[in-house]
Amino acid sequence: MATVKKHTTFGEQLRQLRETAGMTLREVAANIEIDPSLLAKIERNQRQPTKHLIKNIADFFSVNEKELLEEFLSDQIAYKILDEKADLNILKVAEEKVAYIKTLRNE
Amino acid sequence: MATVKKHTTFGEQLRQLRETAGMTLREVAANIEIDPSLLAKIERNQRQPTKHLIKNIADFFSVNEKELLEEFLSDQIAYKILDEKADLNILKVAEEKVAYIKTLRNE
DNA sequence: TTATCTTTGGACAAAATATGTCCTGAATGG
DNA sequence: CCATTCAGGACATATTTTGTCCAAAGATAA
Repeated sequence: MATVKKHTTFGEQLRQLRETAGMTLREVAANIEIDPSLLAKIERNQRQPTKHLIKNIADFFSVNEKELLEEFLSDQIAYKILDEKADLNILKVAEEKVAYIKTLRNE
Repeated sequence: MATVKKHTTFGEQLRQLRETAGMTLREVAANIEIDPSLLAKIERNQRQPTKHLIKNIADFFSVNEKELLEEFLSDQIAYKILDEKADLNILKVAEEKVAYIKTLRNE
């Protein structure tokens, strides 16, 4: 993510990319072909970008698409934990389940 | 979760609860007031239980509702990682984001 | 102040996703 | 054979999410 500081939300990183480029919402929105209002919402984490949109964003700002996708996924998980007021240890459990389900599928 | 072995899926744990009780899908489904087919799908992780259903299941089998909910949430995260073929390190990132977002909200 | 441009945010239609039921068929066990 | 359980497809319904439009608030400059 080059010049973007880590562990902020997807939306904040996107805003930072835009501000670093010195562009307005309208300008960026036009380039990635969405309504400026939608872009504003995504920057404030009020709407989630589709995968297609993430690709367009990555292309437009020349950042790695896979990394941007991972930023988005980790955001989703973080917000789920917060929404559900879940204990952080469920992440450890989830990790173990991933390993378990993988073994199930290789049978 | 008493007699249920850990780190299997929510569905498998549910099936185990039912089989330990020596009951059929139809019997349990009748008690928790859903279609047996839906219960079968939940046991095979083809449908996700609603929170209300999780409560009914917890009540019926006398297991801790909060723990059952956590089992369900960790399942959801595990399946998301698998579906997206995401790297496990996004869990670490998600954990840091949770902390970060919490600080944001206390301002 | 006025004019202009940017950003925020509500309302809502449209699209996408998920839930729950019905039904058919395979498998098992009297 | 008959009865019962479980698997799984199809599908209507319900719920959730997305994306747009529009109005208003906030900035900035003249």
